Amino acid sequence: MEKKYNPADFEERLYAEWEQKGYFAPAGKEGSEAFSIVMPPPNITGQLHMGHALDNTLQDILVRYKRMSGFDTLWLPGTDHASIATEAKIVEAMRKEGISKEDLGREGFLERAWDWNNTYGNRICEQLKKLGSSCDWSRKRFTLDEGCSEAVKEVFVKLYNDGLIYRGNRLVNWCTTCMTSISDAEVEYDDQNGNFYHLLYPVKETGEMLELATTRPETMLGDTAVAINADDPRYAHLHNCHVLLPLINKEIPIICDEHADMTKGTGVVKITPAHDPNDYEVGQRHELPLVRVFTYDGRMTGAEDKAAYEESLARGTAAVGEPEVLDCGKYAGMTTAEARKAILADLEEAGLLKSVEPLTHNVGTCYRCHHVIEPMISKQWFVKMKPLAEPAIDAVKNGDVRFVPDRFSKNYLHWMENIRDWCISRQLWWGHRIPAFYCDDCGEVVVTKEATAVCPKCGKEMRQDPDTLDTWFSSALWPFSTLGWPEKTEDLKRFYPTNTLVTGYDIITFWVSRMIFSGLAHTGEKPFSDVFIHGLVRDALGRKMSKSLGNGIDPLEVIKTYGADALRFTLATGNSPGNDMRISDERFEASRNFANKIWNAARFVMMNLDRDFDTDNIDVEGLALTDEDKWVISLYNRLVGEVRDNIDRYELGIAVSKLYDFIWDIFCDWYIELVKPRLAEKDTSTNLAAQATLTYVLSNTLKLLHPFMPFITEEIWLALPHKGESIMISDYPVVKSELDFPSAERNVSIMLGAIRAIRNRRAEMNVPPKRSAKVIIVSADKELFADKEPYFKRLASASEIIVADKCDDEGTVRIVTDACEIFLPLADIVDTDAERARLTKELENAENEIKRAQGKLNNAEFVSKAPEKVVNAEKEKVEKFTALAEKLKASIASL
RNA sequence: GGGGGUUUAGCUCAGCUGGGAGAGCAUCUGCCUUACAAGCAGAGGGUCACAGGUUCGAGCCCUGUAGUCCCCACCA
Repeated sequence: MEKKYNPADFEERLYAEWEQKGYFAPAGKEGSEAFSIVMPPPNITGQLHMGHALDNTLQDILVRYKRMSGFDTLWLPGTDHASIATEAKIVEAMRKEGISKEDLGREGFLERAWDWNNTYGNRICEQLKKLGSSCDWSRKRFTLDEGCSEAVKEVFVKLYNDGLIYRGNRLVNWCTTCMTSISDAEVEYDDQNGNFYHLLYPVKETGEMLELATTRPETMLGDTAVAINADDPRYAHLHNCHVLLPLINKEIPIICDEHADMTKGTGVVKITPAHDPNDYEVGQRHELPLVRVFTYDGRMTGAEDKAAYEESLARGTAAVGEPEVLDCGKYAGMTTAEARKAILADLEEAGLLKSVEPLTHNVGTCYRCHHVIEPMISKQWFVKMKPLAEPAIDAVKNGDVRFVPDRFSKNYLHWMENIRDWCISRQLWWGHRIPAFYCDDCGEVVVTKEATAVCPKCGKEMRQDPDTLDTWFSSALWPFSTLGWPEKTEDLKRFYPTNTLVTGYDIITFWVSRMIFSGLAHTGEKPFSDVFIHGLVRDALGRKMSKSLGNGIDPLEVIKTYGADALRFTLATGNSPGNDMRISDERFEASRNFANKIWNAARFVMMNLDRDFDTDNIDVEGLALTDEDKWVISLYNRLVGEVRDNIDRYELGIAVSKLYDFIWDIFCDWYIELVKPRLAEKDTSTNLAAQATLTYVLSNTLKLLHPFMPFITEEIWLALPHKGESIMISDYPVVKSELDFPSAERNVSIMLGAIRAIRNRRAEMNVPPKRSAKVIIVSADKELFADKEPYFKRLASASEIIVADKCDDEGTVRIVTDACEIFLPLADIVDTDAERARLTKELENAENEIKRAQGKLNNAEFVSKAPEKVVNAEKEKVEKFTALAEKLKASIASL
């Protein structure tokens, strides 16, 4: 092994070997149980960021653990075509070259998009490899590949035939920048500063002015009514009257609707059914006409738009529910923002703008481009959600699908129980094209998996719907489409349903919920049993990492500087399920230091090895194991149980911090220091026992740690005596009852206590480490200290150890513990008064402890109600401190 | 408006089903003790946000309050 820990020397080499040897593929051992995880597919536009790094680290830990535990393990990777994000990127790139989508045409554009995928789609996979992800690349899938596309068509046709997919004119969320509809889930609400504009609409019948307020005055040209509440006494006289819509002087009715809230504002609401979700509902109830005043690219409609609409009316191709289009006259062609200004100016001039009141309000924005969403009437495809949601709700309620932590099931259920129909069509080219065909002659619609269709009525070649499906429509099928569904493949049989889905809480509604209902609806089975939710990775100041803030820490840079193991360790440690975490360079450095510690410990062990060992077992009977050996083995054995238990419960952060403590504190700082004297011996039975213990404990601790830090553990494990080709396909350690050594644990912990106490005193008294001193130990348990001289010499600056019945020497430093009294003859620096003061203080402490424990024991309720274990612990405490107090008293008296 | 997270050492966070609060970093002291100065040995530092309650016993359970963050709905 190299002297210096340098992860770059071996991380890539090891990964290449693992992959080349096929360790990532399921081993398919006879009789083994399957374990599977499908990777949340990263977008092909993406670069590896900390979110991916966290998500995949957690998955890799679970997968490596299960694989080593004997499961037939599959971790299936892949990428997502990310329709809207990718298309936006490509369009942007084209814009810089001065070309538009239309210039290229659909075919040309798609060619370009596939080029993009070929260039960049693989990039993130290569980056995942640097992280150490042990996924089976031979099974890698892409949401737009043939198999996944087949699944998409299958599902679409099935849902259509079951009446669960329909097409219709509805009010949808429209992004005027992306030029497509988006689903409710894709709308993000932002607090923005705006104004409340109070307008005056004249009443035709009475001539009075009706005051109402709006935040979006530019929609007023599309008003088709004004609503009041039927019970509102202020406006009782206006029932069945009309107002004249200002600026265009159009007569529209005053209607009574519950939507008008008497307690808000003036109690009067303008109704724009074509551009507002609530107004749309009102319009439906009152059969109001729909008037569209915005174009799909966010401008005011004009004469041409109106003409186009009228032409389609005349041709009979205007669909039911399609809004009529207004020629906005002087406002035509203005952007909505320009129109707002112009309309307000005109209203003001007419004296119809009563007041303007600033307010902040939530504005819907597009989750991709963050531009304001305009609600628009548009003909789109929808999935009817209620029937699909029901089984998906039950599956979580009855525990078939379990969220970890459980609180996220509330989020999920709330969303599912209030779900609305899902708008799935997108006005994009990059994606799964909707498998619906229309007859331009008779309007017939055919939905089919075939690539072309002929009209069953008039025999004419049909035209395929130009739109594509929401990206999440294909992601929803990911757990089974990737395994070959709808074919009944071997993989599907073996690995579906999958076991665990690992993802962030931010996409529970987008993705997790849709996978659950899709799995249940199409395969009849849940897609996974556990949903392991993690939080977001934030910067040192707690801010979300983002490109615009420039505060993103690039995981690839971290890998370069500190190594993939350090990155993984940082992400795994201190991360508790569902909670956000902050990371910073200091933490990566600390992790790297830990790796370095392991590296050096391993170097030390190897320097002292002069033979081979079977690291699967340690010969407890045959070796001359000392208490110290048994102590570390016993602690290791307990660690095995705890780590397994923690991982099984998804407490990965706890598991890894226990490993950290054991390796650094127990193994390195104590055990290695303890065995050094024995390692200096040659060919003794105790030297052999030390070598065997070092090798056994180190090798198996590396196995325990391997899922968290795969590279360094492999590199060291291969250099140690070992059986098999790789640590990653070795057996994960199990608890062995024969490795429990309670009395050795007790003996060693007493000795360590004594060593600590001596160090402590010496440090307090500023005794230089080089100045060694005789150590006189007075203890009832002489046996215990009989052969410990080397340890005290090495670790407590002892020149020699004398185990005695008593010590009457003058001028000694006295250390009193419950197990022994220790005397250090340091006459020249001992201050008797100070010693007395210190011992007296310790006596006080001991007496307080006794008082407190005794107080508990005197409480009859405590004794009768507390568990026996706890009561006994208190009794032991009394005994312990009583003994200590006695010794302290004697010690003080003898000064 | 509804729901949830969070509040523990100077900083960042652990603390598993209630039984005397821990780590990393930072600070202070002393060490180049040949595996490791990316290290070793020590030390200081906490009314576990606040107020009640349950309990023999509360950082942990219940109620309320406050700060902070997030989700959902809605704001004409």
